Amino acid sequence: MAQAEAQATRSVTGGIHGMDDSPRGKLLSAAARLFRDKGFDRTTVRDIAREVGIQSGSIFHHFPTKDDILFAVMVEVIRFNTARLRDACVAYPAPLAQLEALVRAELQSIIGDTSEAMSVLVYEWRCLSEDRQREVLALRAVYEQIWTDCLEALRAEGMLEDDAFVVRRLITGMASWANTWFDQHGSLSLEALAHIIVRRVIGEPRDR
Amino acid sequence: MAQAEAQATRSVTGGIHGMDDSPRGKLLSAAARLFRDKGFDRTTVRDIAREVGIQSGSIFHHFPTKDDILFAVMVEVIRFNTARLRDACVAYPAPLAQLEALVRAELQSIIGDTSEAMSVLVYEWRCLSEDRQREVLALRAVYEQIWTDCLEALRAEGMLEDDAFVVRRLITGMASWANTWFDQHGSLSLEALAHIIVRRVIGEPRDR
DNA sequence: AACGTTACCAAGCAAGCGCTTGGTTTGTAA
DNA sequence: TTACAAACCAAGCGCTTGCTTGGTAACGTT
Repeated sequence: MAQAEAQATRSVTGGIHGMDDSPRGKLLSAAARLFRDKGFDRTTVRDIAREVGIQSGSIFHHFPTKDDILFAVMVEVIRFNTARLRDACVAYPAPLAQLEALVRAELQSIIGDTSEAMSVLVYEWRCLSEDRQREVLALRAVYEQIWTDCLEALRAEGMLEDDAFVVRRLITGMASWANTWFDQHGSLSLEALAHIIVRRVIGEPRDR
Repeated sequence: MAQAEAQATRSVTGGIHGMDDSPRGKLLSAAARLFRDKGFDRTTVRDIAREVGIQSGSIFHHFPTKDDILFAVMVEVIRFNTARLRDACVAYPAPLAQLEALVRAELQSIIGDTSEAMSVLVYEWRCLSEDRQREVLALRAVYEQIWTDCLEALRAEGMLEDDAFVVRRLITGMASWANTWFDQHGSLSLEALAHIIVRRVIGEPRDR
């Protein structure tokens, strides 16, 4: 396993840049967990404040509005996981190995160290203003380009029949749904699940 | 295609029992669409009332609370789609054909006639009280049993290697995520997508 | 014609919400 | 010791929310 992967397995909220133990970082971590558990709308600024042990009004010394907290959570997590995806690409240049590395990386994002913030990204999408949806979408485009490049490389080698975009969306579905059922301490490991998913994409191992 | 499938393609909100043009049915249809578009919490009873052309207070002549509207939407859609799944089973008894019929039926639920209510079922799950989550879960167990039976039958015939529960969850992910990208009027048909998904499950056609 | 049920309106209440305000504490560096 | 910014508190404002209340119109049944 590459060092980037091993490192990312370490903590719970992950080493997301900007989610350190500064006041702002603690607010973001608490908010991410509350947003995942109760949803953005059902989480009050009083909830977040109570979680970090300050008064509700004091939050607005760190963030102008509640919406900005949600936005910050999403930007931080997407930046962090884009970097992780890029690391996986560098560590595994060969298309097939790269595919498996990307699947592992995405699973790590969704059910591993950044699972809370990732759930927020998926489920609280509508709570963002349209302007900010566009901003996050732009960041997501960078993330998706890495996937597209990998899948097109596989197609060029004749290892993928179906349309790359459709396949990518099937992978997204399988991976992101895993956050509803995967048990971190269960009998199925993240690596085993990644392997199962990869086999769904490229079929039975032929030329390995 | 079996008659049940062709019939289900007809309307937009579907022929869901209890979503007719009675006052209650019109409220449920409007609520389902609003809940999907804005989320349960961001949808006010005033929004729903405006949609059907009555005063906000009049809603509570038909439903005791706002939560009851959400619950009703979910129960109606899950009952309707369980019936559709069962119809598919009856129409296609052979395991492989049945698998494809089940995938088609589930896609029809998610991106076809009941897509609005299905989105609500997936995305507004947390807005239900725990008691009612249990009730809906019980209905969902019936739905899932149909899937399990089919996949176990495939395993018994040696057409499925991996664990049936894991495979079912991968299918759920691929299918439910389709509601975020599938274009009803695009070049990829529902049947074609179903076929692609089926091939992800049982691999290349060998003994057909 | 009288009745009862269903469907609705107009008005508003109590609670909770995001956020503001003016002032106080805490840490850091000159 | 003084100076200053960052971090926070206590109180509460204005608005929206789900829901209640008391009453009215429409309509089928006897």
